[in-house]
Amino acid sequence: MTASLTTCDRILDAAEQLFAEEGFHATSLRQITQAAEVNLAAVNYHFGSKQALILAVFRRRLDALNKARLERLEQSLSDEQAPDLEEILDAFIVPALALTHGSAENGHPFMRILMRAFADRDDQLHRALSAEYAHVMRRFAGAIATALPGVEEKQLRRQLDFIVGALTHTMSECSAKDARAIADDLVQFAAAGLRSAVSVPSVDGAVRTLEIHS
Amino acid sequence: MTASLTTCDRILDAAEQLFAEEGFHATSLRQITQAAEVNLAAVNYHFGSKQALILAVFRRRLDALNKARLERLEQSLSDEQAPDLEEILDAFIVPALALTHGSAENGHPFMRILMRAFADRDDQLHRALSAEYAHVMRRFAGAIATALPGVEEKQLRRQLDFIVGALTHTMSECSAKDARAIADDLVQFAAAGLRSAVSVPSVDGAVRTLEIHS
DNA sequence: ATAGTATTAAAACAACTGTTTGAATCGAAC
DNA sequence: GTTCGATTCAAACAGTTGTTTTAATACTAT
Repeated sequence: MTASLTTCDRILDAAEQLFAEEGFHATSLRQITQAAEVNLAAVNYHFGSKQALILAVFRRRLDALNKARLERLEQSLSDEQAPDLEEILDAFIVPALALTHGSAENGHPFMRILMRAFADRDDQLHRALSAEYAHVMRRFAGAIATALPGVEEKQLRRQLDFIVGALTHTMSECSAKDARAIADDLVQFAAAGLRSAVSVPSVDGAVRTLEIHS
Repeated sequence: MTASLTTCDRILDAAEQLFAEEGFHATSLRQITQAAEVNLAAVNYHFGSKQALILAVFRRRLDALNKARLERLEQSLSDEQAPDLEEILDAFIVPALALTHGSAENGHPFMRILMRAFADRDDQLHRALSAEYAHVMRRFAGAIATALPGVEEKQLRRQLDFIVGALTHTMSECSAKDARAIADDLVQFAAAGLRSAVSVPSVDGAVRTLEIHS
């Protein structure tokens, strides 16, 4: 089964799994190469160093995630009707479901890796993360700002961080069968939160949106 | 300055800082003891092992956080008026601001540690985390369920996870001066998200709460 | 078949890991 | 001043780390 994959892919798969479970530094190259059933030196031969392997594992999924998110967003934006908030949030959140790799019963491995990348102070990782991530975040922030006129930019950035945090945190340890329900709940949750920034609560606890013309 | 602290506290402080920056396994005892300006053997003398030190660093802040959260919640619940959603969320979120330790300009170190603890598959850490955390989460879930009748339990659990994820993610890398604004934004964001679970969107995009009697 | 390149394999490298040991040092109580 | 427990210290332990090296193998184009 996995024996048909190339050495590089076997290493990437094993490394992703182990990095997610144990962390980058806590995982040794010997663990990785043993799980991938390849020789120890193969990592340094194909990737150059452990650090380069970390970046490769990281980029492989993030590239795919970014691509899926942007494609879905562009499709919504190209519709005759301007997309509503839920549609934009869907484009951001739902592609994360596809990251479930292999028989990932105990959470999305890459979401765990993403959490670790955020928590680490590894400059190279942070540069790689923001170099790829920032562009996508800007795109979504713009789309949301259009669908939700009147929202303040700084606050919108913060709210997007809330959504990213909620997504990575919950997806990192959910079972594969719960992921769909979580995504739907999060879209609804986030949409309400975003709308609350341009609305004022009334006395009876109900919420009424403000009309703001630019 | 730091020389007046006991050896144990110096170790805990240095370990917390380094664990937050580099991770548990990536931080060596020699880094810690050097930063704390104590002898290498002091860690094993005072804590027994590196793993025990990790748990000690972890518990020190989490105990304080739990205590502050519950005290604030009980105070709200004991008022003559039943607390509204924002008050409950305040009790959960605002105490996290106090975790800023020392001159933490680049994020709350403990929030980074909490992210790592969630991401790790370390059984001891997970046991310690849920043993202390679950009780508090149950308490808040109950309070919210009372303030927001009609919310489904499973969905409420998920939404609490959203809030925890958003809180740890944003607080872990915010500057100390932004923390307050983030907390306020998150309270508003989360309250709107929670309320959306017991309301239905109407055609014009406005939101009207449902009245549900038990 | 043969030359040449890409890949894999086993072994060794120096550096670093957490932990343990036994002696030195401190600070009170008597 | 002396004794005794608590703490600190320098040194060494066995084991693991990422990386490099050198030889063997597999594969492709001629």
